[in-house]
Amino acid sequence: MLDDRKASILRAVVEEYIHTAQPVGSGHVASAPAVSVSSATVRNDMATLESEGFLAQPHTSAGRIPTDAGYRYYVDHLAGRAILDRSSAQQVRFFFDHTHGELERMLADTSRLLSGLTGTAAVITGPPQETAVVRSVQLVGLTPTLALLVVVLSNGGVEKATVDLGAAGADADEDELAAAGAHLSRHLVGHHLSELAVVPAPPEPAHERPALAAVVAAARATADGSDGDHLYVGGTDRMAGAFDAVETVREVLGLLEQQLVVVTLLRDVLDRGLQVAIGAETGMAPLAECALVVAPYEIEGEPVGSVGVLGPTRMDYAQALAAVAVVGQRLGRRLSEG
Amino acid sequence: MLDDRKASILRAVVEEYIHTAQPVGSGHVASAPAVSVSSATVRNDMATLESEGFLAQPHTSAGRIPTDAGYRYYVDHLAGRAILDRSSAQQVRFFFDHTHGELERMLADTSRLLSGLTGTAAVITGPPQETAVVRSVQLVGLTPTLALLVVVLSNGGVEKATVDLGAAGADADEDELAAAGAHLSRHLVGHHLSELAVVPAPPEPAHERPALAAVVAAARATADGSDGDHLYVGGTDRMAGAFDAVETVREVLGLLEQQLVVVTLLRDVLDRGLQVAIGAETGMAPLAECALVVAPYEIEGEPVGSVGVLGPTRMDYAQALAAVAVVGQRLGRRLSEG
DNA sequence: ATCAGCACTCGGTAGGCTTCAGTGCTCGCC
DNA sequence: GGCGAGCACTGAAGCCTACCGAGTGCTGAT
Repeated sequence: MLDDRKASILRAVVEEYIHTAQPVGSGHVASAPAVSVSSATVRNDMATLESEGFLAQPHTSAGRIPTDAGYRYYVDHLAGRAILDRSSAQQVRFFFDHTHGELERMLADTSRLLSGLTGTAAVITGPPQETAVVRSVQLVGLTPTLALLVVVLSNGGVEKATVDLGAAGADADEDELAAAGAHLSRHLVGHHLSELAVVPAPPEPAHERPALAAVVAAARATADGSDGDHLYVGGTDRMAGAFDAVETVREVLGLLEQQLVVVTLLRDVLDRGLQVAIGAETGMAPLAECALVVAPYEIEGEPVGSVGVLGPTRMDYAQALAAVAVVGQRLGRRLSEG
Repeated sequence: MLDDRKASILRAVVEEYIHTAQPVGSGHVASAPAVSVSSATVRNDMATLESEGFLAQPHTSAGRIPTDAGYRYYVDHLAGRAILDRSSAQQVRFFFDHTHGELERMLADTSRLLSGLTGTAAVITGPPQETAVVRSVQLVGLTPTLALLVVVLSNGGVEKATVDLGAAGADADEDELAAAGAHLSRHLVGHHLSELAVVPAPPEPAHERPALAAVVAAARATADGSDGDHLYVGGTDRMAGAFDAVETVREVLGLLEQQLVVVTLLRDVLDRGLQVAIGAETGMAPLAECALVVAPYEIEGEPVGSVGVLGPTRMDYAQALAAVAVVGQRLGRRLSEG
């Protein structure tokens, strides 16, 4: 725990650095209103803060830069609970009052909203299928050898899988499709999608009803090959200028394309009880210079997904926390009412 | 039309510049095997090529760089019909032999494949709903005041729309939902999705069957609010190093997030009968330094979408054309067989 | 027509110098 | 003993100069 003065100094350094992206010198800090000692004293304290690991010096005779630990202390103890500024709040309200259309579209738009609010990239994980319950199962023939299995979930999501009937040497007999659909329906409606994997084989011998068997097999195969939750990314363009090393930009963009990795990351961070993951805390090498600010969102009281902001470690944490909290809350409310 | 020697020189400049990203001098060109004259002669011809608009000089006493017109001439007359190299071809074959899962997933993966082949960003437009025919319409109740309209298309796509029954003050009577579904089904199955907009109002007076009316109204509203074709973008990370101005990178990334714009762009380019759009030819200011290489793909003989590659103007056009052609063809074939 | 030769141009790099922001330390003061 | 004025020191950044070299345009000989 830092004494008051050191805390003020750390805070001043972090906030100034977030603002200017330049190493902060003792002079600047001393002239901050919250600090009322001379620059010499500030220098002493900054040296201490450096030896304690909160600050770092790019080179002698340069100002100080916060380390990851410095940012961590800042968000834990110093960043005031910022409230979204007027115009942002209005923007959020306007967005959620006027957004419409299907879920995917809306989540993608929300990620762009969040990106606009914070000036960094934003990510949103969609409501996962796991918590949702199957509402309807339908089997639609597309071609004589191809059918589409469409599963509607209680959260408004739709999962689908193609079923190749030809592979089983089974013709798409209308009756059979209907029977297969009914069979799946019987075992799935009201259950979680994950139980697709354990739908029992049809009672009749496979050779009598080849299509039915094929469908069940295909359905099972799809269940675990399922690509899991979707990810919506907005504001990737903001990453372009965020780091001075192009290589870093490339790595971060590359990571953002691996949806599964990011979804896992968000879940991990929340599971660890964090709202903010800074640098190495993310556990991902390409994100060494990034910070992630996350908030879960709830549908009817159940946490079902998360909204997050991904930017350079020198980001406005207070604003990001506020934005993420508000957007998460409004998104949840919006989804709860449908 | 350029005479043989000038053409060889232009070709040498373009290929060298694509390779090194450095202005090409007369010396380099003269030492190319296809050019058997001295550097002085090359200089004369390069001066002519510059005055004709095919080359440009960043400054006196630097080599030449191709202009957009130079690239255009190159792709039209000089770029040999390259064939994909062995390992790439194998990679493509492997991919299409092993890819599986649902359409969206597969298209996203394909965009990444194409990006890997060419070293630039890749875009793929999904099969559009316009050409597809409705196979099935289903109305599923989610909550007492909310239903989901699910439309399955003949191309395996699924469109959905939420219908707020509460708004109409109508309760979701099972019967009514079924009736509404049947009504839509009757008018839509076998037709194009676009006709959703002109589904006739139900025969019975609205006050007797409020839900039915609400559904039809909602369906109509969705029809034109529909977000059109989807876009799959892969390899955005490749853009990071592609331009020296960060601002350009930002603009291009920003553009790639506007799916509708990109979809329109691809369609436009193909409509103009082009395979390649260079710089200003794209008609988009942020793409002034970009080139786009496109190929359509067909399902059962019908062109339904396009695959494209978006990179800096100094890209390997021959390779990009080959990659785009092969991937488009294989993708079409793969989708045709299901 | 082609090309060797030549004077010229101009961006890029290297070295040397200065400036300046910022530090650490010391020492006197309250 | 904590604080701050003073001071010597450090090292990056900016600036000037000179120089180099890649590359040009032109000329005149073949």
